[in-house]
Amino acid sequence: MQADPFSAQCPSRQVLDRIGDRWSVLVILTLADGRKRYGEVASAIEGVSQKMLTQTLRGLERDGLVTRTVHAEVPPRVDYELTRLGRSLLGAVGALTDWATVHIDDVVEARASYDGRR
Amino acid sequence: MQADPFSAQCPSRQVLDRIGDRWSVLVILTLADGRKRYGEVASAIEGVSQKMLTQTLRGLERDGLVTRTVHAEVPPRVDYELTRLGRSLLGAVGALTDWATVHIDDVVEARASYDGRR
DNA sequence: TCCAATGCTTCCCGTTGGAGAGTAGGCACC
DNA sequence: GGTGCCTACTCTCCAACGGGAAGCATTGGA
Repeated sequence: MQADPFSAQCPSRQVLDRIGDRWSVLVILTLADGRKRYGEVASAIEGVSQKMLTQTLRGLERDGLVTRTVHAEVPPRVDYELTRLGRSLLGAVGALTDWATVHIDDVVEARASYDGRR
Repeated sequence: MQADPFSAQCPSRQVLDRIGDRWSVLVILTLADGRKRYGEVASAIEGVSQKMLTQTLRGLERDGLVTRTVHAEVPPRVDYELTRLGRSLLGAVGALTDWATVHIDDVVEARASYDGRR
């Protein structure tokens, strides 16, 4: 299959859109160290609404990046875990967060300079 | 500075939010092979609206990832180019797109399976 | 009887993004 | 002299998206 992220129809673009989603990267990062319940993921990521977390998790499940396991208990319990495919993404995502942590200061400085310039 | 992408206030989260923006990655990728005019970037990325392209470019400029050069000509000409900081992101972004191109088929298959199951 | 716990789902509404038209301003052409 | 063109925006209008809060289902416990 010919991959061209610049073409709107190409699946690689859609994959990029998923990764380039505000919450997906954070969810994947959260699940990096193993299986977690819905509530654990929710409290780990500051600022997600329940709606978006559910939506994000469903999207990741659909793309085969996480598995969703429902336990027939009361109160209900749902576990999420990265699949092998999902774990294969950790390298790339890690590179991104590493870059972010290393270059925070540069970016903050650039912003201050840009904002002060006006 | 203590980096914690999971905290909404932390700059690293904001940096991640920028990268995890639908268009930023595509713009950075487009500028990977050198300086480009606004119109060139616009036609390279299928599906961006002018508004969002301008907004994305301004955001990247603010964060010190691209430079914006206005030439006093008629018709107007504006060049965009990655800064050193911006180029330092290429590795991480490249890893992401590489993953996307390598795993397209897996994702497409997972989607088909998920959609068919319901 | 009423509440708590958990993972959603639904509703309302403010914010965001897309489509398309408008703008500036010097230049070529009739 | 008037008309139109060129590019990089900028503005306006409207639909879609996302956040907040409340509702739901189920069953054990005070």
